[in-house]
Amino acid sequence: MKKQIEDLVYSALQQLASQGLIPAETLTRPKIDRTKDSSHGDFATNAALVLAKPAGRNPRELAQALVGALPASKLVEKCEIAGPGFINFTLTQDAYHELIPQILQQGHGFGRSDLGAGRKVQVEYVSANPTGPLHVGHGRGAAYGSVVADLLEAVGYQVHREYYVNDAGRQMDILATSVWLRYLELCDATLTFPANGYKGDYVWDIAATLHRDHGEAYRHDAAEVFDGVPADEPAGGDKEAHIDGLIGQAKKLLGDNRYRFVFELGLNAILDDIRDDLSLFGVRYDEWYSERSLTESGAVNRVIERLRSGGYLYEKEGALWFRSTDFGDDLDRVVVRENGQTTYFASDIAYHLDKLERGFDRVIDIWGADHHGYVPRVKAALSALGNQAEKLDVLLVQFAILYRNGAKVQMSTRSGEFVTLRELRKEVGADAARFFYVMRKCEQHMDFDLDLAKSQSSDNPVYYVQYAHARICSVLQQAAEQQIVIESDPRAVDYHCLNEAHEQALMTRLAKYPEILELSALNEEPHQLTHYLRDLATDFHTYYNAHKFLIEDEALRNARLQLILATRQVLRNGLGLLGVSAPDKM
RNA sequence: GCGCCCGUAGCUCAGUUGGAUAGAGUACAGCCCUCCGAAGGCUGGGGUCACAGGUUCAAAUCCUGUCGGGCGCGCCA
Repeated sequence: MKKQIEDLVYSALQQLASQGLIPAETLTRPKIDRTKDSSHGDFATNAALVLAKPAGRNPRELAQALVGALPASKLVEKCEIAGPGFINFTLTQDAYHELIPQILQQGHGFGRSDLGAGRKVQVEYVSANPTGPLHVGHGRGAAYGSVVADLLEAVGYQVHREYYVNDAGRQMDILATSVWLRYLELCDATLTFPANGYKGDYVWDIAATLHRDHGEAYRHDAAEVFDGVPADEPAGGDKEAHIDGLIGQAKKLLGDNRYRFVFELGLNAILDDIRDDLSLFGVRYDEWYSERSLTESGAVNRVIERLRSGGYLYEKEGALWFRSTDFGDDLDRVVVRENGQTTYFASDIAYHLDKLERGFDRVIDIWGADHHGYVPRVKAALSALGNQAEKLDVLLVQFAILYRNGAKVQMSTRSGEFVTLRELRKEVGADAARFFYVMRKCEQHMDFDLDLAKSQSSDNPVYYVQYAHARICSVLQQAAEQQIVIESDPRAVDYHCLNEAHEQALMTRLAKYPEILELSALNEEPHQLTHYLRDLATDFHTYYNAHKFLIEDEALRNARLQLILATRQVLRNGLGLLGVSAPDKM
């Protein structure tokens, strides 16, 4: 509907421009807004106000000319000039009455569009290190990323969902070493677990699997393992040097094959857990992309060569640096360490280059806000490699701060004190958790009250929306029990009897759905959709309390039932995009 | 110190990209089931849009500065 009004105004503007009333160079698509106040009609444009200055005319006078130039339309009941020069449009009843059968015929497709025209967009989200189970912080990125992907698909983009698996690097070595040390403890060794090791119970579980399946095949004496390793921090040493020493011992004593086996065991156990967890959270991927594969295929070395031959690298203090400051970063960044190993950043350059070479028109990374300082260096690298940095958008999701008993919950993966996503899901359900996570825009810090979320009370807005859906289903169930036949062809129903203010409000809300979908998809703002669904549910609940649907008057009954059927369809469509179920009964 | 995000009702948050009288939920007070599900509806109070300037027909929204909160500033990932 909005688009049609926009077309009308644009055509009027073109006419004014051809008459010389407004300068031709100011001719653009007009801005059309929904009105806040129904006394202002359905839509309004500020075109006359904006153009008054360049045209050198009084805004109301210009508005008058604009209204005069509007083509006739059966959509528009009337248009009025108001206030300083707004033009308000009131739609005809017929415009709304056509909407109901339109919704019911399009069904699942109602609200969807082809704005994206099949352009390829990649969305990468979560990508948490496989060093432990996902925690509630990752949950926000998971819910947000998957909904953004679904929304983009709904408006016509071809979406590729991807998880970048950080299966290389020091953190993974720390995990493998942690597993091995726990295994040694299961072999009755007495040792002091490193301060910097992973201490969660899941490490014990993986160690237990190793011990159960392979007995003492990986056993070495603790004294031998800790021989020559620098002291740990609690013992007055350096925890980083201590853990690095232990990693070195693990590699040396186990040898390549056995070390690799422990490493893979840990990685796969955790990755399987993450996959399973996300899948149960309704989060799916088209691809799990391995960081290690970039090293093994030589892609990392190739990208370093490209940067070197472009003259973007230099040596300093034994390391190889990328001149990211040439592209707006604060500092230059190391790509090859003094010890000859490439950095995580080097892999990430190769990874992002690969994304662009795979032919995506747009690449969206969804990161935790704590990584924001990382954005300029990745963009810098892409600029150095060929000016495609603008295809990359990094969306930063702010932290969800957890509260329990009114106090902040401290989280640390290392100490093992964290609430897992799995735990959250089990306690509040995937529906409530997902809805809750995307209810706020991503750049907003979020207070996540665990007690409230766990309470399963009606305070959680997801129940309110789901209840509207269940209530409609219940009405239809009642109709069936009363042997009431519902007209099966929505086009055969006359909607002119829908004269109540509540009915008009509901129809207006339904008409807005495609606009909301477009807005939330193009701006990556799922919260617009959650707010809309709440409003739609309110409109329905209000209507339900004010009027009966299963009434004697057959014509009115049929019209009302079609209206609530259309409402149910839009509730389903919206909840579906959020990955939240629409239950028939609760 | 520098950079990014945030500051709107007691609390948690929206605010259609600069529009008309700043809105929801929650909490609090009162009312509504012989009636399709009360997990609901209706009514009410509650605001210096952090503060100070600036830009213009118009600012919660844009610019500058100040204050307050969060996060980041590794040859970790």
